[in-house]
Amino acid sequence: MGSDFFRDVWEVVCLVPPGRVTTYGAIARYLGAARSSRMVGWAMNACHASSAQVPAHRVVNRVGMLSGKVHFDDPDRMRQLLEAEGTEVVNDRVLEFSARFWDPMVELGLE
DNA sequence: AATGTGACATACC
DNA sequence: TGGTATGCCACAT
Repeated sequence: MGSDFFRDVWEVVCLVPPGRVTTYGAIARYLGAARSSRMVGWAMNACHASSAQVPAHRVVNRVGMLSGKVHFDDPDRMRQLLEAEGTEVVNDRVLEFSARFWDPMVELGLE
């Protein structure tokens, strides 16, 4: 663990503001690894073992579905965390996802 | 070094 | 965003 790639992923995820969500693909592109979106998900899986607090619940797939909820301690945890931030979730999907989408490429400035 | 893996993305039906 | 199939690539073993 402790790979730069994973750390970069966690760093970006930590920058996602409450009430907003981003996608695996967006993070991957931001890190210059557009085709490594799966690794972003894997980094989330690894964040459990990490000492860093990563708001993995703000990371969803491209349609706004909470595809990774089952990897939380409690499957319902992800939805609860999102709703606590004002992100409405119905049927494991973020409402008005496109409006809540937080693109690091845009928000952090293209790099 | 080779193989298996996966919390995705895309193309297609 | 219904379902299936394929590509993708960093990481663990």
